[in-house]
Amino acid sequence: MESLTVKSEYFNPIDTLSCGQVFRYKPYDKGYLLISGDKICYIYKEGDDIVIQTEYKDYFYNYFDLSRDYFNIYNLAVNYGNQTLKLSAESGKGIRILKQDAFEMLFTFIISQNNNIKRITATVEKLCEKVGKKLTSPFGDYYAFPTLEELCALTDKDYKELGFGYRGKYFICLIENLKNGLSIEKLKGYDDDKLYSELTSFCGVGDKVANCVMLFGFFRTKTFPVDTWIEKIYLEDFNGNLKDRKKMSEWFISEFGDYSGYIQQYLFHYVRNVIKL
DNA sequence: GTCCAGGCGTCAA
DNA sequence: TTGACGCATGGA
Repeated sequence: MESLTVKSEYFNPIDTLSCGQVFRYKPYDKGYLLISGDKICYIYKEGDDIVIQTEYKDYFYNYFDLSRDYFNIYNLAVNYGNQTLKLSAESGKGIRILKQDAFEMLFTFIISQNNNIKRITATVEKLCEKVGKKLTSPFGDYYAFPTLEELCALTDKDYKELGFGYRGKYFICLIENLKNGLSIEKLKGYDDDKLYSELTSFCGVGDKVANCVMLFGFFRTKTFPVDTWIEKIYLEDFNGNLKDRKKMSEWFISEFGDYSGYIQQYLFHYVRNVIKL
């Protein structure tokens, strides 16, 4: 078994995993098991180091974006001049934006709409157990995120049993588009504006879901998803006066540019996991 | 019972 | 272009 070892100053596994960008992880031994697509790793802290054990070393080196130095990102957040953002960055200094699979993110964040993280996690896991491949690893058996072909097998009854609520029809619609030639790979070549308009043309993908998919699945960090929690922070801690979430998102991007996505994650983690409103 | 969750599509004005 | 409303589900 190969392993990666990195310094922990800008890498805290649980803060990174629990800030709402990824749903397929669970406690294991000294740390956490994390699944991405059909790959698994075991991540834990040891002294000042973070250790990642995996048979997919290159994949997870890229996945955790380990070549990136967060010094400038962190400093922008701390020195911007907003007390809530400063506290968010200080408490979430070890948060990293993960480079996740675009296909997986698209389906996952369709599930996320008007939903809560606990139920999103459970639903994604049930989905994988239902139609994903069962795989074995040194850390035990696990299920891969389904492929398009596997998702095609889902019926209305399955969606009902999985607790999809009204979101099943969005899956059906997206799966149909993908079968008819819509290519996720092609989207990767689009610039931000074109990617956004393409994503929001899919049924069940609006401004918020598109922003999450762009940030977490396409690593477009010049995005700023605004959900109910971020809206609250905007109104209460940034003294915002805009009403529309899309306009709030645009305002944050005008402030933070290419670092917007990182800033957003600091704030989301803070409001959800630190102050626990 | 009511409200809410990493919202979106629809329809009236 | 904007605002209200319905939508599935489960936990608080």
